[in-house]
Amino acid sequence: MQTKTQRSRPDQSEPAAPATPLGTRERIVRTASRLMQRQGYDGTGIKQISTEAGATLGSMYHFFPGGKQELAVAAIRHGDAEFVDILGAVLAAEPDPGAAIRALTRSLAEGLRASDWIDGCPVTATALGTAAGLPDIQAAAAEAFAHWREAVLAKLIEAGLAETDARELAHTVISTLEGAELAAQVTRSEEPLLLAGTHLTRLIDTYPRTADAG
Amino acid sequence: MQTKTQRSRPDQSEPAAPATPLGTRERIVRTASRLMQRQGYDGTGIKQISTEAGATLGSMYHFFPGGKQELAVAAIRHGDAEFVDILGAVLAAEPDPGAAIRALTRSLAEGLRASDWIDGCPVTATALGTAAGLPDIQAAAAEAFAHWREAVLAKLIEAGLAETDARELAHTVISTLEGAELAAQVTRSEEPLLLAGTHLTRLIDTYPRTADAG
DNA sequence: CGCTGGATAGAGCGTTCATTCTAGTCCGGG
DNA sequence: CCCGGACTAGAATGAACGCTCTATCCAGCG
Repeated sequence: MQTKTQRSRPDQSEPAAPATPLGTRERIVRTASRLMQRQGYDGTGIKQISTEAGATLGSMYHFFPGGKQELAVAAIRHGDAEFVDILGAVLAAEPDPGAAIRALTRSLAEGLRASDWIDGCPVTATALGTAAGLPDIQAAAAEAFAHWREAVLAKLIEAGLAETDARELAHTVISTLEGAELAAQVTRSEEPLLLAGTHLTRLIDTYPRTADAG
Repeated sequence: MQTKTQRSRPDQSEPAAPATPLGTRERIVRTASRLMQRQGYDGTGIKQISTEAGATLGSMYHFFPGGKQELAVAAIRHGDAEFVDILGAVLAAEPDPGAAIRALTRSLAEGLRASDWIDGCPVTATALGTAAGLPDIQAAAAEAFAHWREAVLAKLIEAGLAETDARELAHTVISTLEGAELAAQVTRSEEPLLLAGTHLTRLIDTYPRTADAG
């Protein structure tokens, strides 16, 4: 007998039919995004995606003639847009940028714990193993980072920070969130994320603000 | 014909014979660590490791009867120890912890650029796609993070920070470095790392220190 | 000399991979 | 009623996967 390498998959029994029945293409993209977020690019097979999405191989290559690479790019863009929405919502709910970012880390920590530490950043896992070799995927990931940075930048400027300060801070805010989510995932603890929130707030508060903050 | 997914591999012609000829086991571990750092766990095959290490399949399973998983754990531990050395050396070269961490980010940025942005964190890529399913690998990665945090913690305490402050800061320093390295890799730019260095220094400088700093 | 056991060597196992291919189904417009 | 394109369906393909297996080599020792 052959001792096959097996990896326990949290086979969450999928909800049979969502409220609005999604189109096949949309179902494929969402499934691909979720699976690659958890298992990475190389760890996720086309067959697995098609099965879990309830689509057939024919459909996969009908909608994504570019194959796995094109599918991965779509998955990253989906994760990108999804997180832009979260980012926008959470940042808008708090006027002070520091408080908003702390709320964001709390939200991320909750989500991570709720998924038993498997749903990390939707872009990182997909992009990491392939960064050097698959330029389309790397470019899509870079765009995602840029979008998120812009959301943070807007919040900091709105709060009255100088443009240069805000632009530089936005970089570090995203880097730190990314790294803290990673650390939280690996150590299976909310601590890295919560501390990142506290420290980022403290850092932001060292910068001067103009009076015309909304 | 079949358009196989091909990923350009930077086939650096390996130095034929190092000064001290390494044992087979050591050669396997180093090769595995380097390859998994670049391609991740799933993206790296046993055959590829054996070929590039100049070992045969028989040797692979002779030294690592636990198969790919055991090999990955050894690779992570190798990367862990390697980075502990770098961390220790760079931190020791500068008395001020902020300056030391800025030097570290410069060093990391250099290394990343020198490798054409493919040699990121030696632990992240291996651990990411597998965190949920392969507990041994996840545990080894968590230990690596803990070791690095301890090195930073020691430096901060040595500089006179309060223990609680230092412990919390060490978390965020590692998170931010990790995230900045990731961002730098994905965006192919040194900027995230250099900004992280600047901001971490600024953050550390907001904490009080006792006078007895060495 | 023969024995022993660590190390090397690689053919071959069954499985899974990404992809291609041919057919078949569905459905609105003429 | 039929046509054409969008979409579904899944068998087939060759390569690569992790791993097992038997065989060989060789240093150390009686």
